[in-house]
Amino acid sequence: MSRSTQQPRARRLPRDVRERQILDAAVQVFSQHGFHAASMDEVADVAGVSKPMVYTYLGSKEDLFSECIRREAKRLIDAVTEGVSTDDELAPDMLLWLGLRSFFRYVGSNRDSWTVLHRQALSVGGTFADEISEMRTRSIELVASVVVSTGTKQGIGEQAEKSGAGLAAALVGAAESLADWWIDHPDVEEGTLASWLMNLVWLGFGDLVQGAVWRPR
Amino acid sequence: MSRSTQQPRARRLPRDVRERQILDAAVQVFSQHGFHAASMDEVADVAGVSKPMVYTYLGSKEDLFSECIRREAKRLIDAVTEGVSTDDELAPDMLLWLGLRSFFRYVGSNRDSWTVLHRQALSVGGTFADEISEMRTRSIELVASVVVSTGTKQGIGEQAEKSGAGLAAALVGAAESLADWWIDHPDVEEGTLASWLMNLVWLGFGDLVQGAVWRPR
DNA sequence: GCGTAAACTTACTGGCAAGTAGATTCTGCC
DNA sequence: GGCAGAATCTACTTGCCAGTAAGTTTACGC
Repeated sequence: MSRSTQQPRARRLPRDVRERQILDAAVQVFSQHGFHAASMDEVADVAGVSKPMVYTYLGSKEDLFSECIRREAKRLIDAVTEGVSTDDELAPDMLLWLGLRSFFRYVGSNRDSWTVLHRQALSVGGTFADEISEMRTRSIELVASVVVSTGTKQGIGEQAEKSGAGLAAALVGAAESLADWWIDHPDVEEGTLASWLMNLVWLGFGDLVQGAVWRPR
Repeated sequence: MSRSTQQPRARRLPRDVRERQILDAAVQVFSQHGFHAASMDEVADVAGVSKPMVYTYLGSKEDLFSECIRREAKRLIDAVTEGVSTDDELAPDMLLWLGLRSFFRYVGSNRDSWTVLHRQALSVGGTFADEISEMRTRSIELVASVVVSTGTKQGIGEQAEKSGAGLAAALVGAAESLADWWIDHPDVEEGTLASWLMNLVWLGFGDLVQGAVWRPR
């Protein structure tokens, strides 16, 4: 039961540092077990802290999870935002390309974060589902705006607006799914993943924009 | 006395009928709360039966969940299989088209089933995750075989094989994600969803097959 | 009719995990 | 040095829920 043997009794740390450690531990534990199966004892243990600390600093289990979601969502969004920000104005396809690369890069080096956001948060329902689906909706709208603006610029406005949101949802889902697939096939670079999607999606868009349509025979 | 009293009290029913009722209830409850948050009491309650029945017929909570997954996965696969089976040999794009339509049709009229399979099963981990990811892998491989065979027939074999699995994963994910999006935008017909995806994906494939490539500038 | 097995119930146990009370250090500051 | 208060712990209480023991009722074959 004695924890780490040779530490001179973990020093006292200022609150914000401990909070960060606890949140890190929580993300890891939640990503491994999911919200319900995760225990506060384990979170405290992984954080190297006793349970009352967790409650004192982060509140209830729901509060803690909520805070994880919020922090990780912000990190992801910041990573992507930072990845697409440049001085020049970007063509829409380059925008998408940079966004996808940033996304995959983030997922690649923050698996736990991604797992919590993508798999665990959705399955809990209630408050969290709202927060997550809001983030998701924002991503989709962002992508949709690229799609729609490209479409309208080319003069197929009505159709683009109608299907834009749906296509964007599909694209976001494709990226998410590819990220999951990546976990089982790590011997691929993130640029490759992004370029697969670009090839699939942008070439398809290109045809649509030029008026090509697939229809069943 | 004799059976003159007609209580609305559920009559005694043969085992297989009850088992079906219990499984139906379980799918509903699991889809609403997820594995851990769902209680066996509620399952029994929704099924209109007492708890020991559930244990007698279906075993432990894990067994029950497992059986739900198995049954619903089979129903989904059967629905899609049935949707693409015809007498004639189908062109690959028509195969994909029919498959997508069947998939969306199933999801549309079996929301609970889809939720359990897609959202809940993944988040539990362990045995279930294996079963689910096996089903998923099979779907992806199926799609991949269509993609790859189309590619090789057109003479870009090497590249098609390399990216085929990834593209298939992306496509499957796009379909799943579009299915989720549909839940929030139900005023779209399932054929429309399928045709959006076909337009996106098949036109993109078409270009790839003809050697077109998008690359960053 | 009547006995037997299958269908079904009530009412419990046991354990795990969320959340807390209250005592106990340490640390910065005068 | 000593004290105020923040940081931290041990050791509980509480409630829920998976799983079960043991009994009761009904269908149905003969």
